[in-house]
Amino acid sequence: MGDQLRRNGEKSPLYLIDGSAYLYRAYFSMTRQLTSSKGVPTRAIYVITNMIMKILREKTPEYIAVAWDAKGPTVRHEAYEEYKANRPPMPEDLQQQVPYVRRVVEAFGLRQIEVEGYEADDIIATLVKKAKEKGQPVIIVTGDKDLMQLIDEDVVIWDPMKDEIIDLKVFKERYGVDPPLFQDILALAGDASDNIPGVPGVGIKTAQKLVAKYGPIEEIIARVHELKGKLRERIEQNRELLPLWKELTGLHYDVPMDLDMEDLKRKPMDEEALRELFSELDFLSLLAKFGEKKEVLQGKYRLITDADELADWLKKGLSQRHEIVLDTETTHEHPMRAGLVGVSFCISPPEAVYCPVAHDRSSPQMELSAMIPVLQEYLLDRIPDGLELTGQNIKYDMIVLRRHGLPVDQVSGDTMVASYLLDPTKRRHSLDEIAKDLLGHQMISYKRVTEDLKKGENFSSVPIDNAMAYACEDVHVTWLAHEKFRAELKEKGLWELYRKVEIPLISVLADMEMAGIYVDRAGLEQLRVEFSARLDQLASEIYELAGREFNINSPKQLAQLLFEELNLPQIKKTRKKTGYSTDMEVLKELAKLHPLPAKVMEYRNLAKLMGTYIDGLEKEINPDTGRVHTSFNQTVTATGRLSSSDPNLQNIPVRTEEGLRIRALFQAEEGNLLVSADYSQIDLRVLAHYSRDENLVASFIRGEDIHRRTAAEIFDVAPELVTPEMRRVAKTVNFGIIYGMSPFGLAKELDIDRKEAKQFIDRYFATYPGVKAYIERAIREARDQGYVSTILGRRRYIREINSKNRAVREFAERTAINTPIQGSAADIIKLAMLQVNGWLKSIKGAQMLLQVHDELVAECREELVEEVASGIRERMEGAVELTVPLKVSVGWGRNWAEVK
DNA sequence: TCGGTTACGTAC
DNA sequence: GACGTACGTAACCGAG
Repeated sequence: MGDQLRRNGEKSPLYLIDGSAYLYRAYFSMTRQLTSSKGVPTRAIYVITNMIMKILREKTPEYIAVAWDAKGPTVRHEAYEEYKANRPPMPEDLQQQVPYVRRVVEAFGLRQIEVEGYEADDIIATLVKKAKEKGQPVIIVTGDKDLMQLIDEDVVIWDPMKDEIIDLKVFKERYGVDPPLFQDILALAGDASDNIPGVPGVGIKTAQKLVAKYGPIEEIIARVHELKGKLRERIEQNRELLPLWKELTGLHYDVPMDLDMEDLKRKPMDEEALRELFSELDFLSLLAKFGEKKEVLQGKYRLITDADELADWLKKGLSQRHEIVLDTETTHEHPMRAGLVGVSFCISPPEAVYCPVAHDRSSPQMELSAMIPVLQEYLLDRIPDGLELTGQNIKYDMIVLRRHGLPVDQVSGDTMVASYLLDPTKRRHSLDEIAKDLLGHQMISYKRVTEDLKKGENFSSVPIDNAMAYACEDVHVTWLAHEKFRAELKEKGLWELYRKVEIPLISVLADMEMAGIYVDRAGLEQLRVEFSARLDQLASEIYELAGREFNINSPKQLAQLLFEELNLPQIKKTRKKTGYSTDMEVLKELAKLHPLPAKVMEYRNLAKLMGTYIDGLEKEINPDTGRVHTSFNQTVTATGRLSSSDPNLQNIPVRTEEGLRIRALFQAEEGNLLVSADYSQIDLRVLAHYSRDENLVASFIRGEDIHRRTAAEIFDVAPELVTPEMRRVAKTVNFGIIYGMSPFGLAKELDIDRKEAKQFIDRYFATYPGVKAYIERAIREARDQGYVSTILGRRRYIREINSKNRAVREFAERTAINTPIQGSAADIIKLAMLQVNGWLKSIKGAQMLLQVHDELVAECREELVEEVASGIRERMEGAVELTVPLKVSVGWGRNWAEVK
């Protein structure tokens, strides 16, 4: 791997890292703030450290150096005083990190170079020149474009963060000129970060064309008369300045450095120093990785193109092992639209095989029709005897295989789901991420494998050998990762949840996704016509009131109109404080003062329905099935809930009349009905269960209306004297508690003063003292063990619970309160889904379609509706035994608006 | 031109 | 600063 970039017989290449450019990029690269326990910001240090480790691991460079910008002014400032004037001084929390970065680099044994008066770019340019004199190839490690002018036969640019290599060929394809002319392109187009303005109206594209046609700037200026119109005018206007800009974008090749190539040889790393640094900075993952010996993943991969050979291979492998990992390669990322291209398998690593079935090159492949019966016989038929089938996101493969004739419906493991259970707050559970975390292995990226594809091509155009390397690595890594996950899940008490709930759920979700739901396309069109007429009308009324036209969809333009032209009061800032808010809450307030905001509110409502639910939904109707097949994502939410996407069917409107008309377009097929069953107050019942609060529990056991009961208590009246208004307030309080709402939040929500809100909350806790105790217990638990858990033992780590920043800590506390409740409700409905789906399978003519957190939607033959409805209700109510009963209400109808 | 971010709004 | 969990769209903005 280390010599991937090296040609035979050449000297070992010199790696030159553009330290200063990466420092900034590292600083801005992650959204998550990182801080050591001592309060030192560490994000930039962490990212840079990882990058260096990646370089050392993948390339094992012999010659390597890191170049830094000088601290004071540079030669460029002498030439042009506005140079980099735009750039603010280095942020304080980045400055703090610089000394650490230097120490890390030092400890890794890399030479660092900083020369007064020069930038890192110049140092690199000078070293490139030196290396060329010695005939040594150079790999410049940077994410910055300024250095591209150095590219030639022996000099390439590599960005390890994007894993992108730009060599002479790539450069020429991209810019159509020789690298030295890139300087001219930059001078013409400008470079905002260096405060080089460039010629107005000339971007990279235009600059590129000019340079390709005329050559360097001097030539363009000399022949400016050949240009036409605005372009000529603008270049003439800047003819004096262009040479200066070019000078600034150019590099200095004569930085004084008393260095020999041998000085750039990598020194042995100081492991002790690294360990000290990493522990001081709390880089636990690096610390752990560091101590271990890194194993390089060496696979033994091959193709199988003959079905009998596949049968033999499976038979032999599975006579010794009882677990197999499988992965499909396909034409499309949506499983309901994907064609099968090939399948890879791993039974005993490091061996893995790939069976191509539909690559569009003419080399030998397996017939799909021959492969299916083999897989049926050697895989599926052996599952009842204990054969374990595992994959990464295996729901995807399951759906694709089912659609191609292999009815997979039982699996035993999924690394994506395992990774999620171990830490549901992680954003990525991709195999790539897992391989890095668990095995310290960087996988071949999908992007790399498919980078040579032309537009419109898909995986079937990938050469079979490349596909094999990629597909086999996938199953190989998955197999190894699952072994590690198995141990970790057991250790953390998550194994039961994994095997009894999450894994069996995969097949239920696959059933639901494949079933899809019918959407009335004609009805959609009708609503489109109706809504768009009303939108046009509203728009003209709004323009009339505004006195001019503007883009109503643009919050920025709307704010300009409302607050600067109509001089309406600025009620609040936007979340990021970048401007004044124009959200519904504000508009509602402004509607008391001016007729325009009310119109905008109505416009917004319709525009939302139009964009998201009419246009958006239409795009998702599957041309083959005529139905929409959402994806139920099992590894997304921090609490254990499912999420839905493409399209999201968990946020179809229900509260407004227009919204309901959209919901009504989700319909049962002819002769069928939709059945909906939803848990009543599941969150509050879970709260009652967890808190064991006597009053709350008693109220649910008596079957009372909990909001009415709460109202009676906090207003101190008899339940029968509770007014609708009192009930509304109590309902808000009940929900607020679950979300950890403060008196401030409640006051805002109910539009009352804070004192009054506090009284309600105090009365609430006086009534339900167990709830108060629950809240304290949840926060305590999070502090003590670093995570909170749900009824089935699902964990969520809450790292910020001890933060010194009050806002951050309080947010963590609300999370600690809410997660066990929301997460346990999610556990319960998942259990119910397993029961319901298993039962519905035994009934012909019924199928579960959707889950919306506390609601299940099924479709069944009309004549089965009562049986199905009561069967679902029973199973949902009986999913778990709590200290309070679970209550489910069911309904049915022709469409989803009618079922309640 | 494209991808990431921001503002907003829908659901539970 | 102040109410938890998601996803999608349009506008906007800067990098390529």
